[in-house]
Amino acid sequence: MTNRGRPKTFKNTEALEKAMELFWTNGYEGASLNELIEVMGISRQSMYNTFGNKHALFIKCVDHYMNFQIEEMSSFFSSNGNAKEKLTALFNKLEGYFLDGNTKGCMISSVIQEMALKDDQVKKLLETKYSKNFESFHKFFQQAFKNNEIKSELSAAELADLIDAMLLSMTSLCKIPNRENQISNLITIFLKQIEFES
Amino acid sequence: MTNRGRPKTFKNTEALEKAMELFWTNGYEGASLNELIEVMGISRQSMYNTFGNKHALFIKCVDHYMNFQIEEMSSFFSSNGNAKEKLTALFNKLEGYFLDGNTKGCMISSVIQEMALKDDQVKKLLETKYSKNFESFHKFFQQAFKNNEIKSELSAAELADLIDAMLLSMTSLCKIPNRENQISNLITIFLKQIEFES
DNA sequence: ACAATTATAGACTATTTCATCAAAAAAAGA
DNA sequence: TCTTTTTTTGATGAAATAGTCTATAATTGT
Repeated sequence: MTNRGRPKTFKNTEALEKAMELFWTNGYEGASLNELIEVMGISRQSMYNTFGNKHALFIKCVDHYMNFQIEEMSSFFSSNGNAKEKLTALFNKLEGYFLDGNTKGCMISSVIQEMALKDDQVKKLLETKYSKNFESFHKFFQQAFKNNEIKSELSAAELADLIDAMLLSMTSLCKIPNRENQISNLITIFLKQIEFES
Repeated sequence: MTNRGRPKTFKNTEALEKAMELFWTNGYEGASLNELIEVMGISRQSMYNTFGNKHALFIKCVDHYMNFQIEEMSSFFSSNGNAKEKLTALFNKLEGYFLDGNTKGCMISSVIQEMALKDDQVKKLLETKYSKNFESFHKFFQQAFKNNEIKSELSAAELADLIDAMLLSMTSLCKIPNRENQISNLITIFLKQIEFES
């Protein structure tokens, strides 16, 4: 049908991911269109043709980031191993990421702070993202209780709320100087909430 | 010595606090100089005379906000009552603030996300603020243990790290639609970590 | 009264912002 | 080949940006 016209010199997803990284480090207001098309390696007009405008591009970046994160998280839960192994694998990954001196933090957290209160599209994305977050944690702990892999004073729902809050706090702590210990301690504290059956 | 010259038509602190509120809701990049002087109720030139430039004004606002928060927190700890009463008073205040549908969130959290990685002055302010945060929580729990007001599986340092992380996560959660329950649950979960002696 | 000092008001500047337009380039289909 | 379709290129526009300059206003000290 429609293979006509001058072929594109770039791939949409690659350009989107480059833009995403700039929004990630600089924020929405902090990333100018000139900088964006610079790192995307495409022309101004190509950007408008492909993504609409700066705000539409931003929304697509946020969505892309969220989907990536959701996939990454579900890969931990669908991996082989018992609850303890899955959790420690997750925490190892998180420590590696947040305690790396060059961490960029979490794009979602910066989006929350900059845009959540004034952008309805962002609001919707955040709402579904965090309800999914809770559901996947919740199911994981429910399953672990059911399989007698864990015991806890806290319910599955409470463990889900807690771990989610822990991760959220780490996305701030990792940007503050000298809070590395606190990040490690939080993991220890969370694990103290759970008794693993061997 | 120097009472000479045309008198100012505004008070520095009042103008500063107006600017602070705009930075609080709009962020550093998001608050333009025109908007700033508009809400401050002073002229462009007066702003430059009094505060230096936009960035210097911002740093002064962040500092002011932090000092206000530190005072507010220490007022809880120096109040009358036992550990349980002090903590529940604090949590009541926090719930009232974060669960208010019109909350503006926490300026420090938005500063962390927008500026912490690229502004050395912000870095320093954050570092001292969060070491003070930890110290005041730490002392509070140490004292409570010493007075036999509380028991816990967690140490004073761990309780301090935990409550600080809880508050940090709440400053994000309060901006996400439909996370009110999680905020309340976090308070419940934290209180479950402590056994109060009657 | 008058000089010295400080603050205000508003015009001005150079740069950057997001966005659009028009023309040329590169492909496919007939 | 030549029309149609799509992308790229570079110029351009209007508005907003942070910051400066100059003239005027309002006060104190002598």
